[in-house]
Amino acid sequence: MQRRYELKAVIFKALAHPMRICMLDKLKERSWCVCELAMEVGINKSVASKHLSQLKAAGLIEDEKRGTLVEYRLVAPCILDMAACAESTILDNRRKRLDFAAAR
Amino acid sequence: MQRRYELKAVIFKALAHPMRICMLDKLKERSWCVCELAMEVGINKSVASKHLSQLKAAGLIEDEKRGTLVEYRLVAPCILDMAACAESTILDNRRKRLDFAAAR
DNA sequence: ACAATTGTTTCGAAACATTGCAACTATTGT
DNA sequence: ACAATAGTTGCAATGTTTCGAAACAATTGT
Repeated sequence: MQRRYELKAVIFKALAHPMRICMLDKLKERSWCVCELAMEVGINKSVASKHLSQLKAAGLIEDEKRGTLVEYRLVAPCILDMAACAESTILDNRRKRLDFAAAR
Repeated sequence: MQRRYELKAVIFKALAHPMRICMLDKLKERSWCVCELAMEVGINKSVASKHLSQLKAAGLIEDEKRGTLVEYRLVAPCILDMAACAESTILDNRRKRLDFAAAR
């Protein structure tokens, strides 16, 4: 059980950064190489490479060398649906609580 | 968009610790007060309180004072289904890759 | 062989997270 | 008013993450 909690924590840790979520969002559309993706999201390539390797270590994305490029692609797009679910759950709840507060 | 990535990151950051996932797992069964839950998972109450307040700040759990106790409960059990989905996705994928490697 | 391009790794600085202890607050029952 | 119990907060020590710059490695085309 302990082991399973740790595995899940690794996955969530990988998702626990706005830039990594943004990058996953881009990877949902299509594959990107490091340089191109770094440009797109406005960070330098060394940082981009590090974020990508974290996502890869968590098993969320895969890479493939193509000549001098390395293409990254999303392993399971459901990961991002998950993110969407989390967001809407929280927002719904926040709204509900505000309504409740306003009603009194 | 930037703002939305940050909100999601807060949610995932809250989930990014084995002990917090364990606590959420317990909260799936029923409500717990801090002391009791701390005992159950084997940590001291100040640490438990801090983990719980992180989960609350992320909107994942709610609290309610009952006399001298504070009861915490899960806001949206779907959060943990989400965790389960993440886990199985990754494990499936890992397995697939191992099979692929073995087949060559 | 060489230059150009792409990615990764290493380093140090700054920011952040985690832990346990002690101090503190708040509520209950005597 | 007092003691007991439950929870939170502040603090200090320790460890982890993040970032950019620079160095490095690997591949391609000339």
